[in-house]
Parts: sequence; structure tokens; C-alpha cells
Amino acid sequence: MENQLFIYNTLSRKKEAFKPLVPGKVGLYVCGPTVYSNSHLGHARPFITFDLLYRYLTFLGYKVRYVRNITDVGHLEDEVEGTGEDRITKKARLEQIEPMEVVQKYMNTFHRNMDDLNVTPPSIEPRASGHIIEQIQVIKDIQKNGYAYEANGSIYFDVEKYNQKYKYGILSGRNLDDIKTNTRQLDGQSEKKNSFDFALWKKAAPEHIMRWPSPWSDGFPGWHLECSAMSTKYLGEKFDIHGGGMDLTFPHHECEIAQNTASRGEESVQYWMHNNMITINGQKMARSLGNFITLDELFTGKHEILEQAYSPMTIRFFILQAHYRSTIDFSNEALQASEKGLERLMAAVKTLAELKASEQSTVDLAGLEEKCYAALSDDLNSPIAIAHLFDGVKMINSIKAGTESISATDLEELRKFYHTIVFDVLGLKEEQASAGGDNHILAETLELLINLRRDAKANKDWATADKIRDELNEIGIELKDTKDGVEWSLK
RNA sequence: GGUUCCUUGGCCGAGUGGCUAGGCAGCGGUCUGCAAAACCGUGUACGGCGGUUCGACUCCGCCAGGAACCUCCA
Repeated sequence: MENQLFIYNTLSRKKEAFKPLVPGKVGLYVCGPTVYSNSHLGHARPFITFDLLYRYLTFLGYKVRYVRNITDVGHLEDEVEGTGEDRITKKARLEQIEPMEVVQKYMNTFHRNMDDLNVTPPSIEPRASGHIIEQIQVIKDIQKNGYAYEANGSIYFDVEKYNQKYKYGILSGRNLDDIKTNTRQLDGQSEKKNSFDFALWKKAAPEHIMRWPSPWSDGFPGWHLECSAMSTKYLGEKFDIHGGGMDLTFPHHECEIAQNTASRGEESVQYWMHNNMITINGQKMARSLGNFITLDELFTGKHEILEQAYSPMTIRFFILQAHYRSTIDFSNEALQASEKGLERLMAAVKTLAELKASEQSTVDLAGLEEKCYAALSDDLNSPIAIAHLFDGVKMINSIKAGTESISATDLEELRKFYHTIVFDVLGLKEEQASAGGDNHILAETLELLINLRRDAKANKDWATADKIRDELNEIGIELKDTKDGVEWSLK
């Protein structure tokens, strides 16, 4: 593996050379979605980011086991005793259906969206509801080691006790004293010893319909437990990379570390990776803030702030054009810029097929490849890699124009390189223009009009020719006279 | 209030102690009956004030503005 990959590790706050625990193999765990509503643009970011990581690791020759969970047991919305109701249950009641029906519905949508975005499915996609037994076992282990206590059928993690032996807050850079002084005691009648303790098992209220039996009560597992249980089950007690959104760093991942450490004495994860947020008007896009645009809305253009529809590949390219640890701001202008840029890149990939080889090359192909891979190896710097790819676009167009030349060997390599990096590593794909042959009547009607216009042009009857073009344009069909003939597309 | 981070040209968005990011838009050109598209070429920027340095957009300090986390959150 000539390209040494460097990864920014949240734990050390530094870029570190990536060294897998087992040579040639990588265990990767990424926090998946809670399936209680449609996925929005913000959700696309981690899955595209870690898809890029998965693809790049695979490209580098690693065998990757990629585990990404589905959270389907519901998390408590608030902690006020007795009124706590999880999101999935709440949604189920609103929609008058079974909780698992909600889960299934939104999981299906999520999968369809991910497929549209060309996100590779994980090797294993475990569901929290299918791993209650494993989660109960983790609680027993934590209990056995003395870091949990029971209160009215619920089990809580004893953060203070844990902090005496281990350090709580290593991932998010907090220390317990700060947390103590800065956490307000809102709930006077809490069962918890300290407000910063978190639930491992919650006893279900009688009306709570999502519930499972346990040694302590009929209830449901705590918010952070599933990832501890499932990552261990499928990747082992120690594994390489754990990823997720930056907003999960605290408390979610911090608690995961505490659970793992408390249950078996040591941490599991070597590298923690966190992607930054997508913002809109400078503010985080979030379900709770109500400023989100769902992926389906983006793909169809059906949202009041959208000026047009944006294809899945435009969204993917937009996300890849920013580094994953930076915020990226949504705007129509930015999306449109990505759309145009992507078209240019894909056009060059097509041009590549028609290029003719010459005796020798005047272009520096090796340098281009090296720079692209160096960028990706530098903590997945996709924007830099893409910038170099655009330099390559210029190179390709110049070869076509005849101002540069390329040898047969180099041409073959250039084709291979673009195919690999654009399709395999960045995960972009060709999208059919809407002018496809799905409607023969339309296609044949247009052919007729185009032929009439061609005849008018031949007779220098520009008025008729322009009339056909302009009026089609008003209907929403754009004609373009290219060198190879007339092209049409639906706007 | 605590912790962490950000502030780059019209927009998005990289990066570095001295050398062109890139995309989109704009402008100029090629092509075209015209237009669109395509292609080629092109500018300037690093929030403010100090400091370190031969030299800072890049390091340090202060100030201003913004964000994330501290509660579910991708």
C-alpha cells in the first residue's frame, strides 16, 4: 500500500497514520439513522463521507467489514418521569400504525435514498431491536464491574464512579468537574444519582408500546447501548474506525466509550472520525430545528426554497466538494454550481473515450494521479482531489483540441485512472438525462419538429426555425444545435 | 455560562510561513444564420488591531461577528 492514509482522529485531535489492527483488514462502524421520518440532506453527509472512506480503503487494497446500524428501538425525547415517550412510539401513535411499521417505512425510504446517492450498502446493517439480548448482556457486564445501579426497574450508568478509575470525557475534551458545574439540575425527582448519569435500561411506562423483557423490568435499552453491543458483536472488542456526525461526539460516543470500558476494562476504537454538519443560512440543518430539506424533496424539487430539482449525483458531488470536517452551507447557488461542475467532469469522462493517441505525451499524467491520491490519503481531502481532476479535464479537452497530445499507453492509463477515481472511489455515476427514450411518442414528435426546423434552416427561413425552437423552449423543451446534430432535453 | 471551532475574491469552497487551489457566476475569445451549449483564456481574496519573523492569509495575543456541543440530533 504505497499511499499511506492519514486520518484525523477525534480522540487525539490530530491526523494520524492509519494502521489497521489486523494487516490488510479494516473494521469500520458508522452510526446509522434513527428511522422515524424521512432522511434529509444533513443525513446524506455522513453516509457519503463514510462511503468515500469505505471505497478508498477498498481501493487501497483493504478488506473492509463495514457495519452501519439502524436505530429502531426509539430514544426518549425527554427525561421527565412518566411522560417520556420515544420518537418512534410517538410517530406511530400519530400515524395510527405499529411502531415497527414506522420503522419499516422509513427504513425503506432511507435505503432507496442511499441507493440513489450511490452509497454502497454496508457489509452488515444490524438493527437495535434485533440485539436486545446482546445489549442486556453489556448491562450485566457493566453491573458486574460495579459501574451501574438500579432504580425502580431502570439501570443507570454511574459516571462519577467510572470517572474515579477511568476518565470520562476523553473524546469530547470535557472533564467531569466542568460537567458538574455546568449541568443544571432540572429534574428534582429523578431516579438518577447525578444528572450526568445516563440510562442503560429504562423501565417502560404502561402505555409505552415498544418494550422487551429484561431481568430488571419490561422496558427498552438506553440510548447509547446499541452501538456498544453491535460493534462488539460484529467487529470484535477492538476495531479500527468508528464514524458518525460531529453532533454525536457528546454524549453518544462519549457514553459508548464509557460503556465499553466499564464492561471490559478497555476501549474498543482506534480511530474516531466525525463529519461536520450541513448548514442552511449558517445554521445547522436539523429535524428538531425544522429547517431541513428531505432528500426526496431535493430530488424532485418540491420544496418552497428550492429553485429546481437536484439530482442525487449533484448532491453527492456537492458534498464531496467540501472537506468532511468543514461545515457546508446549502444554497441553490451552491447546488447549481455543483451541478454545472459535475456535468463538466462527466463530459470529460465521455470525451476520454473518443481521444486519439499520438506518438508521445505532452501531459504529466503521473503527476496528476499522484496528486489526487495524495489528497485522498490526506484525511480524505476530496475537494483537493476533485480540483486536480478538473485540471485533468483541461488536459483531456486540450488533447481533444489537439493542443496537447498523449501516447497510447498514457491514454489507456488516463482512462483507467478516471474510471477508477470518478466511479469507484468518489462513487459518482452517469445519470440519464431526462431526454431518455422512455416516451416514444414525445421522442418521435420532437424528431418531426426537429426535421421541420432543419428544413427551414436549409432554406434560410430563420423565422420558422427560431419559432420552433422558442416555442418548444416555452413548453419546457430545450433544443441545442451541436456539431453532431440537434440535441433536446426537458428543462 | 462552560467546552470546541470558524471568519478566504460576487457565491460555494481548499490550502500554505515566501511559489496558480478548484468549481459556479462575470468578462474576453473560438464556434454558430442567431441563440444556447461546448471549449479556451482571465481577475482579484484571505474579519479588525497589535506582536513574532528577513517575510504572515498562514504562528501568537486581543477585539468583533458567527457556529457546534453541553438535551434527541447525521
